[in-house]
Amino acid sequence: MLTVKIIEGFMDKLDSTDITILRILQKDSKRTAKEIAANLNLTVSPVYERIRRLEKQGYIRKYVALLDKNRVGLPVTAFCQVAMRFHESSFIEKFEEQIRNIEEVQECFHMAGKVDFFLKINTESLEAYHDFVKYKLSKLENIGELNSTFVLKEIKHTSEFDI
Amino acid sequence: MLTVKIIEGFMDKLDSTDITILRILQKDSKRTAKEIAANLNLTVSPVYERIRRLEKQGYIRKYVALLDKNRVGLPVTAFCQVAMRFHESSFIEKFEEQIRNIEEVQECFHMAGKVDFFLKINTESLEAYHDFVKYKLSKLENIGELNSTFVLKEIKHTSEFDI
DNA sequence: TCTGAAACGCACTGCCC
DNA sequence: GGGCAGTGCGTTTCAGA
Repeated sequence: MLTVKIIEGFMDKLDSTDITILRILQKDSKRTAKEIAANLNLTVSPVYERIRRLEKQGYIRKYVALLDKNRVGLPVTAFCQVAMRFHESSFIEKFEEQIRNIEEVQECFHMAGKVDFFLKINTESLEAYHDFVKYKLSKLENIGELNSTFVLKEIKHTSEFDI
Repeated sequence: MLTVKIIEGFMDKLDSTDITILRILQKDSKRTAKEIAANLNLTVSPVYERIRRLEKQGYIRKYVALLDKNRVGLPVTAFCQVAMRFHESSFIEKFEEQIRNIEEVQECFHMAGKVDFFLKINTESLEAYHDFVKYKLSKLENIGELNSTFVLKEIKHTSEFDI
């Protein structure tokens, strides 16, 4: 005979209350359960439990403070497009591992198409970007082409998702 | 006669204590002032006051919950490179304003070089991306060229700055 | 600037519906 | 699933050094 075990937390669809909570917290994680509860015409307990559940189930990854890049002295943002010379998985994996450990790299994506990787880099100056390319990026093996473009102005940059 | 007024909060250099606090909070904003104080061999009050000051002086922009894009149903990430047809400031400004109001757009940068704008887009599927381009992006006036590439894998993506 | 102490509110738990 | 009440803990304020 077959025993079907219902894994707790597996049936984790979001209802509209969950979505409201996520929308609020991704805008401002300092909002208290009490305030959120007031928005939802609920008491604190269910809101508190739902937040815990959303964390446990992985909808909420983490809580962070977002800093001002100009204030902390990293005003220069660049996108760097990298094409690899060889595409064997061992080369790719090594490159990815090395990229993860470079502090200037804020984002790195493996892309479909002619360019293999998109990197978003933050530095304190254009000269510091030069140093980054010269002493860190170009030191990695297996880089074929490398093309940098600089951000003139940030038009929009949000950590929120449209849920 | 000239009166020189010292604006309060203008002399706001960061010392090593401030930097430690910022490093901790941009990793995990739920860390308590008590825990941070223990790290710094301080009591709670100065840590608390410094955090308030860092917020007021704009080093800390906001506190947010970061969600998992796959969990919330937006697994497809694309970069879209847009070149404008005309470059008069009125056209540019209008375009920027419209871009800010499109929910799928997570990041948008005005770039130096041949391509005018870099957009990072999140959608629930490739088809939804198609709809985004067809019904939203290409409806904007003044778009010259448009080139989309898709993220195969996110290698690194952090909200932290290397301070 | 920091220490220490005191007041307040919120996070968190347990029990009820 | 949600409401209600209690406890501890963190935040917040303030005097003093």
